[in-house]
Amino acid sequence: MSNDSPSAPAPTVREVAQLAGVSPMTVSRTLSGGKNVRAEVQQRVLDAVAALGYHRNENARSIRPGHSSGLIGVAITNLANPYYGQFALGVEEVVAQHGRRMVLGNSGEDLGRETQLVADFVGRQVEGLIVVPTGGGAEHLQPARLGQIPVVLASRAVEGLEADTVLLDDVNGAYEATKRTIDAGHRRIAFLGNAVSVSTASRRFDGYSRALTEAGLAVDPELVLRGQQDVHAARIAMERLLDLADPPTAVFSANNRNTIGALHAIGARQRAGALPVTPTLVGFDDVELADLMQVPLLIVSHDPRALGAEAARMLLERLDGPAADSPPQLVELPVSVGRLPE
Amino acid sequence: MSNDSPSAPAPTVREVAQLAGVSPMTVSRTLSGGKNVRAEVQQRVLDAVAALGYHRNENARSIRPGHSSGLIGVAITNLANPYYGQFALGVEEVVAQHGRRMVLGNSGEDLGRETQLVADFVGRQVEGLIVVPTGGGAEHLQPARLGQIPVVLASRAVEGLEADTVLLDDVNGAYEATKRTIDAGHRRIAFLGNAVSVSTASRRFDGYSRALTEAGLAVDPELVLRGQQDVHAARIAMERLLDLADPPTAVFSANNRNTIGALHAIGARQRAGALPVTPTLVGFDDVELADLMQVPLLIVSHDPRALGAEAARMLLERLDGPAADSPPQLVELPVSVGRLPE
DNA sequence: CTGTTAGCGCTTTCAT
DNA sequence: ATGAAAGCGCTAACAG
Repeated sequence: MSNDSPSAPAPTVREVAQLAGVSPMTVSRTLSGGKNVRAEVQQRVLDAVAALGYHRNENARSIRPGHSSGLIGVAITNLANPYYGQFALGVEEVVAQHGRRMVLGNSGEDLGRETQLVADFVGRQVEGLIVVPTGGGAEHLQPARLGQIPVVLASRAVEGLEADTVLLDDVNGAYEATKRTIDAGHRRIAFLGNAVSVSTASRRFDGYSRALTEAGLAVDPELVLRGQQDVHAARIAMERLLDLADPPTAVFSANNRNTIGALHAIGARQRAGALPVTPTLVGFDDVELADLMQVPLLIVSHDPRALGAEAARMLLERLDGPAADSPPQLVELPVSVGRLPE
Repeated sequence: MSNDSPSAPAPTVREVAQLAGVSPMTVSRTLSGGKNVRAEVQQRVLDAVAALGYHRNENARSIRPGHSSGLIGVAITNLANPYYGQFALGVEEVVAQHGRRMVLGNSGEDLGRETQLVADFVGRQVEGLIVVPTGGGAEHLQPARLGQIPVVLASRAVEGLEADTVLLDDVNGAYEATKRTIDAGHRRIAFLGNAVSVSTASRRFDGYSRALTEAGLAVDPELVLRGQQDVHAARIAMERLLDLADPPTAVFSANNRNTIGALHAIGARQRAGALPVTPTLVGFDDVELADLMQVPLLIVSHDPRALGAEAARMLLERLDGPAADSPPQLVELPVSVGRLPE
């Protein structure tokens, strides 16, 4: 049906116009709603469009002043983590509802890649950015570097950067969960966390240690293991805790990677019959199937998809909203702290 | 430092040129490597770039003939499924290595949304498309509609569409796993699957039923439950199986959503002490933590990230490779069938 | 209702 | 080594 040569360039308005026997303007008008074009002519144009497989070049449209690309740049740290998949979905849905599309890049917790991604996004004329910052640097996100492009930081804050930010209520979530664990009688409560430079990790540690301190308990350095960024490292850390002469009776885990690693360590020992007392696990982030484990569990749960949606909403507010240049906002989404099994 | 008014348009080459006291061409040359520009002049240009926070407009660049957008359009069905998060990561990594960026859309298993996404991507001048098709329609992906833009179908095939496709070795994986289950002595083996229109689901069903037939076993319609697209539906389906007068001793689950739902159903009964015999679960797709369940489990595992990477590689082969117009390829990635616990 | 002109930001080509 | 012109695909603005 189409007589294209193997790699013909995409057809343009001009070719459509020629085939339809009209001027490019008439094609353009037809494609933008058809105001001021006779129905009959419109039909001819549409036929030509179909015959050539023509698609309007959005990039060419967007270079004209006052027009924007309709792209939102999203940089996240680890798409392999289901948490961020859900997050990205929340962003995508909201953004799509507002006629935008998401360009997604994965930084892999690497500041250099994040910097590249942001620069690339800006060059692509994205209308706005949503960044889950790796932490450890803020220059690449400074307004001066970004021109007029608004940024929303999600999940993690960045010190020294004034920008819209959506976080979870990390401190209170961790505090409340730890408090409930203490109330249940635990005194030796360990902490497993990801990189200290990650703001969620330190906020959750703050909540944890505040609860301990308020209860008159010391934060025992022997029980605090931080820096595990993946499941494997977390598992090893948990094994170290289990190997202590006086192991903790409960473990607070600052994110789902650490929770899963800990569950693996516990599960392996259970199977080997090498675990006299199963520690209670208190973890931030939902984990599929965790509730079915043979481990007393308390989850601080929340909805990453809602977090993504909220970040997108804040960004769109800057883009489309009336007070596009109000001071930066900080939103903390609530978390829900479960109950310990009896 | 920057004296931008609240919503000044992004600076252009001309403004940089003016500030540096040169012509736009010199700016352009400097930014493209600096060939034929005096070092001293280059420095002046770079200073001006920094001072203005200038970023070259990629969209403007890409409208010129012979230049492409550097964007790859990716449409997946369900980003909330960790499987597709990993898949997207595989695509992103390979694509980024080749200087491209990924525009990601979620179809939510809806053909209409998928069609919109594809049309939008084409309008955005993506260089290529990677689609996990919802199934149920192929017109929007026909070459005529896409102009010259290559597509790679991933994970699922589409009938009546000639295009590069990467699948898993669904049939053999399901066959082998079912066979091993039969060899272990099982005779009543149920099937839980997602929508019949999804090609993976039917391919896996084919493997399952072939193994049964070869062993002289009938496919019992009572034991075949298909169409569960999410965890909740899968759980309910599994409960129905458990409630049968003569429940299956093993269940083949065609994807991770069904496996997780089944595990929930089983786990709940176990806790309630209402499960005389725990059925063996045979599931396609890896599931985090599944190996820690108190359920005899056989997983047909594979790497969704590798699947994404392979799809990206096939696409880039079309774009950059020498034989860009060879006939469509079909690749089936191997899966690994585990062993049943003794 | 339809066409012509001009110009968006950038760079290739052709001077100088 | 640098600049001027011209044009990529598209559509406001202005004819007619």
